[in-house]
Amino acid sequence: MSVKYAILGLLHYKDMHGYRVKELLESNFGNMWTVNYGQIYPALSKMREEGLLTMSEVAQTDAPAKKLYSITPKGKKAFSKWLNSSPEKGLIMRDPFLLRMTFFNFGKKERALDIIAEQIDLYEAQLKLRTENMPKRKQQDVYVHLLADLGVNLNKMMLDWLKRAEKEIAAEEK
Amino acid sequence: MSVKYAILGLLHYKDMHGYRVKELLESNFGNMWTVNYGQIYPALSKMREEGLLTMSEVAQTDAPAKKLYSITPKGKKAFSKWLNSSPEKGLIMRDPFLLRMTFFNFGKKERALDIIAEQIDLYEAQLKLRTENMPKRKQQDVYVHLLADLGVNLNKMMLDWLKRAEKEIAAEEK
DNA sequence: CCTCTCATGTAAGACGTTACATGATTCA
DNA sequence: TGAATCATGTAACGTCTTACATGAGAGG
Repeated sequence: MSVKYAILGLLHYKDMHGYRVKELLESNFGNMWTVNYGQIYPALSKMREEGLLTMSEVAQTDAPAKKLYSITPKGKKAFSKWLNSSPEKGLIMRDPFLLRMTFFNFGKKERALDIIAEQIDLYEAQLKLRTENMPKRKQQDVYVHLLADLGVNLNKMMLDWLKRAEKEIAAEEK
Repeated sequence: MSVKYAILGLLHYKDMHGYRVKELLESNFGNMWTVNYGQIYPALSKMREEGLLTMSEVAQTDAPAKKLYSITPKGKKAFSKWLNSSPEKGLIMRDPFLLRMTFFNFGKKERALDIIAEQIDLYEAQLKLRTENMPKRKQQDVYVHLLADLGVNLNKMMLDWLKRAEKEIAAEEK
Protein backbone atom coordinates (compact mmCIF):
# COMPACT_ATOMS: atom_id res chain seq x y z
CA MET A 1 0.00 0.00 0.00
CA SER A 2 1.85 3.03 -1.27
CA VAL A 3 -0.79 5.65 -0.48
CA LYS A 4 -0.01 4.88 3.13
CA TYR A 5 3.62 5.88 2.85
CA ALA A 6 2.86 8.86 0.67
CA ILE A 7 0.59 10.16 3.44
CA LEU A 8 3.15 9.46 6.14
CA GLY A 9 5.73 11.33 4.08
CA LEU A 10 3.51 14.36 3.58
CA LEU A 11 2.70 14.54 7.28
CA HIS A 12 6.41 15.01 7.97
CA TYR A 13 6.05 18.50 6.54
CA LYS A 14 2.97 19.54 8.45
CA ASP A 15 -0.33 18.36 9.88
CA MET A 16 -2.94 17.91 7.22
CA HIS A 17 -6.49 16.86 6.45
CA GLY A 18 -7.61 14.50 3.70
CA TYR A 19 -8.56 17.15 1.21
CA ARG A 20 -5.12 18.73 1.31
CA VAL A 21 -3.39 15.36 1.09
CA LYS A 22 -5.12 14.73 -2.22
CA GLU A 23 -4.24 18.18 -3.48
CA LEU A 24 -0.56 17.80 -2.64
CA LEU A 25 -0.22 14.28 -3.97
CA GLU A 26 -1.72 15.31 -7.27
CA SER A 27 -0.19 18.69 -7.89
CA ASN A 28 2.95 19.10 -5.85
CA PHE A 29 4.51 15.70 -5.68
CA GLY A 30 5.71 13.44 -8.39
CA ASN A 31 3.35 14.72 -11.06
CA MET A 32 2.59 11.08 -11.45
CA TRP A 33 -0.23 10.36 -9.07
CA THR A 34 -3.96 10.19 -9.17
CA VAL A 35 -5.48 9.49 -5.84
CA ASN A 36 -9.09 9.85 -4.83
CA TYR A 37 -11.05 10.25 -1.67
CA GLY A 38 -12.13 6.66 -1.85
CA GLN A 39 -8.53 5.77 -1.05
CA ILE A 40 -7.50 8.63 1.19
CA TYR A 41 -10.24 8.81 3.77
CA PRO A 42 -10.32 5.08 4.51
CA ALA A 43 -6.50 5.06 4.63
CA LEU A 44 -6.44 7.90 7.16
CA SER A 45 -8.96 6.17 9.43
CA LYS A 46 -7.13 2.89 9.20
CA MET A 47 -3.77 4.44 9.95
CA ARG A 48 -5.25 6.19 12.91
CA GLU A 49 -6.52 2.86 14.24
CA GLU A 50 -3.04 1.46 13.79
CA GLY A 51 -1.62 4.26 15.89
CA LEU A 52 0.40 5.82 13.07
CA LEU A 53 -1.60 9.03 13.19
CA THR A 54 -3.65 11.09 15.62
CA MET A 55 -6.60 13.21 14.65
CA SER A 56 -8.18 16.40 15.95
CA GLU A 57 -11.26 18.09 14.63
CA VAL A 58 -10.88 21.77 13.75
CA ALA A 59 -13.96 23.93 13.38
CA GLN A 60 -13.81 26.76 10.86
CA THR A 61 -16.04 29.78 10.39
CA ASP A 62 -15.54 30.17 6.66
CA ALA A 63 -15.57 26.51 5.64
CA PRO A 64 -16.69 23.10 6.91
CA ALA A 65 -14.87 21.53 9.85
CA LYS A 66 -11.78 19.59 8.94
CA LYS A 67 -9.98 16.69 10.50
CA LEU A 68 -6.36 17.45 11.08
CA TYR A 69 -4.04 14.48 11.16
CA SER A 70 -0.61 14.37 12.82
CA ILE A 71 2.02 11.70 12.48
CA THR A 72 2.93 9.84 15.69
CA PRO A 73 6.40 8.55 16.67
CA LYS A 74 5.17 5.10 15.66
CA GLY A 75 4.20 6.52 12.28
CA LYS A 76 7.61 8.11 11.82
CA LYS A 77 9.27 4.82 12.65
CA ALA A 78 7.16 2.92 10.14
CA PHE A 79 7.92 5.52 7.49
CA SER A 80 11.64 5.48 8.05
CA LYS A 81 11.71 1.71 7.93
CA TRP A 82 9.96 1.81 4.57
CA LEU A 83 12.16 4.62 3.26
CA ASN A 84 15.30 2.60 3.89
CA SER A 85 14.01 -0.66 2.49
CA SER A 86 14.86 -1.55 -1.10
CA PRO A 87 12.23 -0.45 -3.58
CA GLU A 88 10.30 -3.41 -5.01
CA LYS A 89 9.66 -4.14 -8.70
CA GLY A 90 9.90 -1.50 -11.36
CA LEU A 91 8.17 1.33 -12.99
CA ILE A 92 4.61 0.89 -14.14
CA MET A 93 3.68 3.02 -17.09
CA ARG A 94 0.30 2.59 -18.64
CA ASP A 95 -1.38 4.83 -21.11
CA PRO A 96 -4.61 4.10 -22.96
CA PHE A 97 -3.30 6.18 -25.82
CA LEU A 98 -0.12 4.13 -26.16
CA LEU A 99 -2.05 0.87 -26.10
CA ARG A 100 -4.21 2.09 -28.96
CA MET A 101 -1.19 3.31 -30.84
CA THR A 102 0.43 -0.13 -30.69
CA PHE A 103 -2.40 -1.50 -32.77
CA PHE A 104 -3.01 1.33 -35.17
CA ASN A 105 -1.87 -0.80 -38.03
CA PHE A 106 -5.37 -2.25 -37.88
CA GLY A 107 -7.04 1.16 -37.99
CA LYS A 108 -7.13 4.21 -40.23
CA LYS A 109 -4.02 6.32 -40.57
CA GLU A 110 -6.02 9.57 -40.47
CA ARG A 111 -7.57 8.64 -37.17
CA ALA A 112 -4.13 7.80 -35.76
CA LEU A 113 -2.90 11.25 -36.77
CA ASP A 114 -5.93 12.89 -35.16
CA ILE A 115 -5.37 11.12 -31.88
CA ILE A 116 -1.67 11.98 -31.91
CA ALA A 117 -2.51 15.64 -32.50
CA GLU A 118 -4.85 15.53 -29.48
CA GLN A 119 -2.05 14.10 -27.37
CA ILE A 120 0.35 16.80 -28.48
CA ASP A 121 -2.08 19.49 -27.35
CA LEU A 122 -2.51 17.74 -24.06
CA TYR A 123 1.20 17.42 -23.38
CA GLU A 124 1.88 20.96 -24.48
CA ALA A 125 -0.64 22.30 -21.97
CA GLN A 126 0.86 20.10 -19.29
CA LEU A 127 4.39 21.18 -20.07
CA LYS A 128 3.36 24.82 -19.76
CA LEU A 129 1.86 24.16 -16.35
CA ARG A 130 4.86 22.21 -15.15
CA THR A 131 7.30 24.80 -16.36
CA GLU A 132 5.35 27.51 -14.58
CA ASN A 133 5.46 25.53 -11.35
CA MET A 134 9.17 24.82 -11.48
CA PRO A 135 10.35 27.94 -9.58
CA LYS A 136 8.23 26.92 -6.57
CA ARG A 137 9.83 23.49 -6.53
CA LYS A 138 13.35 24.89 -6.66
CA GLN A 139 12.82 26.42 -3.26
CA GLN A 140 12.15 23.01 -1.79
CA ASP A 141 14.70 20.27 -1.14
CA VAL A 142 16.87 18.69 -3.88
CA TYR A 143 14.69 15.62 -4.08
CA VAL A 144 11.45 17.45 -4.67
CA HIS A 145 13.08 19.66 -7.22
CA LEU A 146 14.68 16.70 -9.01
CA LEU A 147 11.31 15.01 -9.21
CA ALA A 148 9.72 18.11 -10.69
CA ASP A 149 12.55 18.18 -13.18
CA LEU A 150 11.85 14.59 -14.16
CA GLY A 151 8.24 15.51 -14.84
CA VAL A 152 9.34 18.25 -17.23
CA ASN A 153 11.85 15.94 -18.92
CA LEU A 154 9.25 13.24 -19.42
CA ASN A 155 6.93 15.78 -20.92
CA LYS A 156 9.51 17.09 -23.35
CA MET A 157 10.54 13.61 -24.39
CA MET A 158 6.94 12.64 -25.09
CA LEU A 159 6.40 15.74 -27.19
CA ASP A 160 9.52 15.11 -29.26
CA TRP A 161 8.49 11.55 -29.78
CA LEU A 162 4.90 12.42 -30.70
CA LYS A 163 6.08 14.91 -33.30
CA ARG A 164 8.48 12.42 -34.78
CA ALA A 165 5.69 9.85 -34.83
CA GLU A 166 3.47 12.27 -36.73
CA LYS A 167 6.08 12.68 -39.44
CA GLU A 168 6.89 9.01 -39.75
CA ILE A 169 3.26 8.01 -39.98
CA ALA A 170 2.43 10.73 -42.48
CA ALA A 171 5.37 9.62 -44.63
CA GLU A 172 4.07 6.04 -44.90
CA GLU A 173 2.24 5.13 -48.05
CA LYS A 174 -0.70 2.90 -47.32
CA MET B 1 -10.80 -3.41 -19.22
CA SER B 2 -7.68 -2.88 -21.27
CA VAL B 3 -6.38 -6.47 -21.19
CA LYS B 4 -9.41 -7.30 -23.26
CA TYR B 5 -8.46 -4.98 -26.08
CA ALA B 6 -4.82 -5.91 -25.89
CA ILE B 7 -5.82 -9.53 -26.46
CA LEU B 8 -8.16 -8.66 -29.31
CA GLY B 9 -5.35 -6.66 -30.88
CA LEU B 10 -2.85 -9.51 -30.64
CA LEU B 11 -5.30 -11.97 -32.14
CA HIS B 12 -5.40 -9.83 -35.28
CA TYR B 13 -1.88 -11.05 -36.00
CA LYS B 14 -2.51 -14.74 -35.43
CA ASP B 15 -4.37 -17.29 -33.35
CA MET B 16 -2.87 -17.68 -29.92
CA HIS B 17 -3.13 -19.42 -26.58
CA GLY B 18 -2.93 -17.74 -23.18
CA TYR B 19 0.69 -18.49 -22.54
CA ARG B 20 1.79 -16.78 -25.75
CA VAL B 21 -0.46 -13.78 -25.10
CA LYS B 22 1.35 -13.13 -21.86
CA GLU B 23 4.73 -13.52 -23.52
CA LEU B 24 3.91 -11.06 -26.29
CA LEU B 25 2.28 -8.48 -24.05
CA GLU B 26 5.30 -8.45 -21.79
CA SER B 27 8.16 -8.62 -24.22
CA ASN B 28 7.08 -7.50 -27.65
CA PHE B 29 4.54 -4.83 -27.09
CA GLY B 30 4.81 -1.55 -25.36
CA ASN B 31 7.58 -2.55 -22.97
CA MET B 32 5.22 -1.23 -20.41
CA TRP B 33 3.03 -4.10 -19.40
CA THR B 34 2.92 -6.71 -16.73
CA VAL B 35 0.08 -9.10 -17.08
CA ASN B 36 -0.40 -12.39 -15.31
CA TYR B 37 -2.29 -15.58 -15.85
CA GLY B 38 -4.78 -14.54 -13.20
CA GLN B 39 -5.92 -11.90 -15.66
CA ILE B 40 -5.42 -13.62 -18.98
CA TYR B 41 -7.11 -16.98 -18.56
CA PRO B 42 -10.31 -15.60 -17.04
CA ALA B 43 -10.38 -12.87 -19.68
CA LEU B 44 -10.09 -15.41 -22.49
CA SER B 45 -12.92 -17.53 -21.09
CA LYS B 46 -15.12 -14.52 -20.60
CA MET B 47 -14.49 -13.16 -24.07
CA ARG B 48 -15.30 -16.53 -25.51
CA GLU B 49 -18.62 -16.52 -23.68
CA GLU B 50 -19.30 -13.09 -25.11
CA GLY B 51 -18.71 -14.42 -28.60
CA LEU B 52 -15.63 -12.30 -29.28
CA LEU B 53 -13.40 -15.37 -29.58
CA THR B 54 -13.62 -19.03 -30.50
CA MET B 55 -11.46 -21.75 -29.02
CA SER B 56 -10.08 -25.07 -30.24
CA GLU B 57 -7.97 -27.47 -28.26
CA VAL B 58 -4.73 -28.52 -29.89
CA ALA B 59 -2.92 -31.64 -28.69
CA GLN B 60 0.85 -31.64 -28.88
CA THR B 61 3.34 -34.48 -28.65
CA ASP B 62 6.19 -32.51 -27.16
CA ALA B 63 4.27 -30.26 -24.74
CA PRO B 64 0.92 -30.07 -22.95
CA ALA B 65 -2.21 -29.41 -24.97
CA LYS B 66 -2.95 -25.77 -25.66
CA LYS B 67 -6.11 -23.84 -26.26
CA LEU B 68 -5.93 -21.85 -29.43
CA TYR B 69 -8.12 -18.77 -29.56
CA SER B 70 -9.29 -17.01 -32.72
CA ILE B 71 -10.97 -13.68 -32.99
CA THR B 72 -14.50 -13.68 -34.41
CA PRO B 73 -16.07 -11.01 -36.66
CA LYS B 74 -17.87 -9.76 -33.55
CA GLY B 75 -14.51 -9.48 -31.80
CA LYS B 76 -13.02 -7.54 -34.69
CA LYS B 77 -15.95 -5.18 -34.64
CA ALA B 78 -15.61 -4.55 -30.91
CA PHE B 79 -11.89 -3.96 -31.32
CA SER B 80 -12.25 -1.50 -34.15
CA LYS B 81 -14.91 0.41 -32.25
CA TRP B 82 -12.51 0.74 -29.33
CA LEU B 83 -9.57 1.65 -31.55
CA ASN B 84 -11.42 4.59 -33.02
CA SER B 85 -12.82 5.92 -29.77
CA SER B 86 -10.98 8.71 -28.02
CA PRO B 87 -8.48 7.48 -25.45
CA GLU B 88 -9.63 8.25 -21.90
CA LYS B 89 -7.61 9.98 -19.18
CA GLY B 90 -3.84 10.19 -19.26
CA LEU B 91 -0.69 8.36 -18.61
CA ILE B 92 -0.27 6.55 -15.34
CA MET B 93 3.31 6.31 -14.21
CA ARG B 94 4.04 4.84 -10.86
CA ASP B 95 7.36 3.80 -9.49
CA PRO B 96 8.07 2.73 -5.92
CA PHE B 97 11.56 4.13 -6.33
CA LEU B 98 10.34 7.58 -7.34
CA LEU B 99 7.93 7.70 -4.43
CA ARG B 100 10.76 6.99 -2.01
CA MET B 101 12.97 9.51 -3.70
CA THR B 102 10.37 12.24 -3.23
CA PHE B 103 10.79 11.91 0.50
CA PHE B 104 14.49 11.31 0.80
CA ASN B 105 14.92 14.58 2.59
CA PHE B 106 13.74 12.66 5.64
CA GLY B 107 16.28 9.88 5.18
CA LYS B 108 20.02 9.48 4.90
CA LYS B 109 21.81 10.88 1.90
CA GLU B 110 24.08 7.83 1.62
CA ARG B 111 21.13 5.51 1.40
CA ALA B 112 19.58 7.69 -1.30
CA LEU B 113 22.79 7.43 -3.32
CA ASP B 114 22.85 3.65 -2.89
CA ILE B 115 19.31 3.27 -4.13
CA ILE B 116 19.98 5.55 -7.09
CA ALA B 117 23.05 3.47 -8.01
CA GLU B 118 20.87 0.35 -7.94
CA GLN B 119 18.39 1.99 -10.28
CA ILE B 120 21.13 2.99 -12.67
CA ASP B 121 22.27 -0.62 -12.93
CA LEU B 122 18.74 -1.73 -13.51
CA TYR B 123 18.06 0.77 -16.28
CA GLU B 124 21.39 0.12 -17.92
CA ALA B 125 20.60 -3.59 -18.15
CA GLN B 126 17.16 -2.79 -19.51
CA LEU B 127 18.50 -0.36 -22.08
CA LYS B 128 20.90 -2.99 -23.33
CA LEU B 129 18.07 -5.47 -23.77
CA ARG B 130 15.85 -2.97 -25.49
CA THR B 131 18.56 -1.83 -27.83
CA GLU B 132 19.28 -5.44 -28.78
CA ASN B 133 15.61 -6.01 -29.56
CA MET B 134 15.22 -2.91 -31.70
CA PRO B 135 16.17 -4.49 -35.07
CA LYS B 136 13.33 -7.02 -34.69
CA ARG B 137 10.84 -4.25 -34.13
CA LYS B 138 11.96 -2.30 -37.17
CA GLN B 139 10.72 -5.10 -39.36
CA GLN B 140 7.22 -4.68 -37.97
CA ASP B 141 4.83 -1.83 -38.71
CA VAL B 142 5.58 1.85 -37.98
CA TYR B 143 3.48 1.84 -34.85
CA VAL B 144 5.19 -1.11 -33.20
CA HIS B 145 8.57 0.28 -34.09
CA LEU B 146 7.68 3.74 -32.79
CA LEU B 147 6.56 2.20 -29.52
CA ALA B 148 9.81 0.31 -29.16
CA ASP B 149 11.61 3.55 -29.83
CA LEU B 150 9.68 5.25 -27.07
CA GLY B 151 10.82 2.55 -24.66
CA VAL B 152 14.45 3.21 -25.53
CA ASN B 153 13.95 6.97 -25.22
CA LEU B 154 12.32 6.63 -21.83
CA ASN B 155 15.19 4.48 -20.68
CA LYS B 156 17.82 6.93 -21.85
CA MET B 157 16.04 9.86 -20.29
CA MET B 158 15.80 8.07 -16.95
CA LEU B 159 19.50 7.24 -17.02
CA ASP B 160 20.49 10.82 -17.77
CA TRP B 161 18.25 12.04 -15.02
CA LEU B 162 19.51 9.49 -12.48
CA LYS B 163 23.11 10.44 -13.18
CA ARG B 164 22.34 14.12 -12.81
CA ALA B 165 20.49 13.36 -9.58
CA GLU B 166 23.55 11.52 -8.26
CA LYS B 167 25.72 14.56 -8.82
CA GLU B 168 23.28 17.07 -7.40
CA ILE B 169 22.69 15.04 -4.27
CA ALA B 170 26.38 14.37 -3.72
CA ALA B 171 27.07 18.11 -4.06
CA GLU B 172 24.67 18.99 -1.25
CA GLU B 173 26.17 19.68 2.12
CA LYS B 174 24.03 18.25 4.88
C1' DC C 1 -30.15 31.33 -7.74
C1' DC C 2 -26.47 28.78 -9.35
C1' DT C 3 -21.98 27.23 -9.48
C1' DC C 4 -17.45 26.72 -7.43
C1' DT C 5 -14.46 25.52 -3.78
C1' DC C 6 -13.95 23.40 0.49
C1' DA C 7 -14.79 19.31 3.14
C1' DT C 8 -15.94 14.25 4.47
C1' DG C 9 -17.34 10.02 3.69
C1' DT C 10 -19.47 5.03 1.89
C1' DA C 11 -20.62 1.18 -1.20
C1' DA C 12 -20.23 -1.46 -5.19
C1' DG C 13 -17.71 -3.11 -8.46
C1' DA C 14 -13.72 -3.41 -11.57
C1' DC C 15 -9.18 -4.54 -11.85
C1' DG C 16 -4.71 -6.64 -10.44
C1' DT C 17 -1.50 -9.49 -7.71
C1' DT C 18 0.05 -13.51 -5.23
C1' DA C 19 -0.07 -17.90 -4.07
C1' DC C 20 -1.43 -22.32 -4.85
C1' DA C 21 -2.30 -26.64 -7.64
C1' DT C 22 -1.22 -29.63 -11.55
C1' DG C 23 1.44 -31.96 -15.03
C1' DA C 24 4.28 -33.20 -19.20
C1' DT C 25 8.73 -32.82 -21.54
C1' DT C 26 13.58 -31.49 -22.10
C1' DC C 27 18.22 -30.95 -20.70
C1' DA C 28 22.14 -31.11 -17.60
C1' DT D 1 17.34 -36.38 -9.90
C1' DG D 2 16.40 -31.86 -10.30
C1' DA D 3 15.59 -27.65 -12.67
C1' DA D 4 13.67 -25.17 -16.60
C1' DT D 5 10.20 -24.42 -20.02
C1' DC D 6 5.68 -25.03 -21.64
C1' DA D 7 0.89 -24.97 -20.37
C1' DT D 8 -3.67 -24.06 -17.76
C1' DG D 9 -6.21 -22.65 -14.20
C1' DT D 10 -8.54 -20.94 -9.36
C1' DA D 11 -9.13 -18.54 -4.83
C1' DA D 12 -8.14 -15.06 -1.84
C1' DC D 13 -6.83 -10.92 -1.23
C1' DG D 14 -5.58 -6.01 -2.25
C1' DT D 15 -6.09 -1.90 -4.55
C1' DC D 16 -8.48 1.63 -7.30
C1' DT D 17 -12.22 3.81 -9.52
C1' DT D 18 -16.92 5.45 -9.87
C1' DA D 19 -20.88 6.92 -8.24
C1' DC D 20 -23.53 8.47 -4.70
C1' DA D 21 -24.72 11.36 -0.55
C1' DT D 22 -24.24 15.56 2.21
C1' DG D 23 -23.49 20.29 3.34
C1' DA D 24 -21.65 25.14 4.16
C1' DG D 25 -19.92 29.54 2.36
C1' DA D 26 -18.31 32.71 -1.51
C1' DG D 27 -18.97 35.09 -5.66
C1' DG D 28 -21.14 36.23 -9.92
